[in-house]
Amino acid sequence: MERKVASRRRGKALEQAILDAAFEEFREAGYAGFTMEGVAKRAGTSKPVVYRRWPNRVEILIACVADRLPKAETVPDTGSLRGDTVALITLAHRRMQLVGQTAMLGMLADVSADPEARELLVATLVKELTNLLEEAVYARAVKRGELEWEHLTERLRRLPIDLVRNEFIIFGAVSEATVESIVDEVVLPALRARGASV
Amino acid sequence: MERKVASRRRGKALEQAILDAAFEEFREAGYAGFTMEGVAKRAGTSKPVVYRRWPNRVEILIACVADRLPKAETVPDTGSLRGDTVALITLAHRRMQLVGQTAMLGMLADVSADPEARELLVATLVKELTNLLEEAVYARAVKRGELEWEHLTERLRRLPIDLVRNEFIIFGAVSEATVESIVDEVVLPALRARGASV
DNA sequence: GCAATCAAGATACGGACCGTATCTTGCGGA
DNA sequence: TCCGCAAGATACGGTCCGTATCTTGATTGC
Repeated sequence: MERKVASRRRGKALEQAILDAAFEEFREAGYAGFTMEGVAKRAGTSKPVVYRRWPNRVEILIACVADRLPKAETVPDTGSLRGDTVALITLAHRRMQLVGQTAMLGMLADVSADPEARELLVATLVKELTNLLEEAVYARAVKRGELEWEHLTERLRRLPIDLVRNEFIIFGAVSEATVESIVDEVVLPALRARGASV
Repeated sequence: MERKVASRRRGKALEQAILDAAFEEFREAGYAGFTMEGVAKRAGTSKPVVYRRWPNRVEILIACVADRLPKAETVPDTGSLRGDTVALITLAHRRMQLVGQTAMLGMLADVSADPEARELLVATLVKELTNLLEEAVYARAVKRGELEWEHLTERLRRLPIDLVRNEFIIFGAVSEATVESIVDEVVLPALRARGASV
């Protein structure tokens, strides 16, 4: 918001200031009120400076959200596939809440016509979750003997994340009871049908 | 597009002309290019006339899509819960395709902050599908003895539609193989776990 | 320590579209 | 036939887009 005189920022410092301003702007104004003009003004700089770094609002929004995302999260080993799955879904939900329902939908909409931006969004918001599910939750279950990796299908490998994403997109929040119903009524039965003993 | 001289339309005729223009505009210009100005011009009328009927672009878009939606669809009785479920998901997918991925996301985004518009969208695009699932597919399965109604949970009653919606929102299309994997790898196993014999 | 260079930052532009107000004019009902 | 109402045309202030232009501060190489 400030920025009146004195030193002229450059490089990383400037970039970080813009990302911070973008995130605050997003939090306060929401997705609809998130404009390049607003970001520039709040960062105490001007539109061209912002445009030199990000070509449109989706990309800077993705960038500033990614910047706020906890790095290198892990899923705790709860000792059972069920517990781990609940933990992963909860973690996924926390991440989605950081973005918010409206923004998530807006970003998806903006991105759905642009393969490049789409790729960026998926890499930022989806890939890490999928990796966590496969490399932590499912891999541990295989080690425990609860599950055989070869029995998993593409669909089952995505299922928990698909379900929590759907829930978040439609309702904007996912209660603990919802998480449990996803796991107990859908995910575990589907895995059992593929030979899992959970 | 036309509309040059002569008769001045009123009431239903005018409304229908605007809805038709809106749908064509939407098909040609896409969601991003769908503007009130464009609709008015294509309908050969002016913005105030459009605004008198619909307060914003989401509402007129919902209205013109609803206007094009097949009325009173039914799910064929294929003789088995599996077949009926596949049929319902396919039907749901056809409906979603009429709207298109980008528009679906855009509408969801526009609507996610406005409870009133949200209700309208849900009533238009979701409620009928849910009814079909419950009143045709599941009810028939209960009659056949494949399923007991009391064993169904809220989650299971929504599951097929949730999964196809998620698939459509993320990928924009749902292949036949995808439909079958949803049914065979997730829905049926989940129902079996609740005592279904399918 | 100085000059050349390069990006920051300010400003302004044309353009699109928003949503609303105002006005006139044709249509339909009484 | 005339009255009233809504259709339709037009214009407005406003916001934001994305870009071009210009000045000026900071950095870097000498």
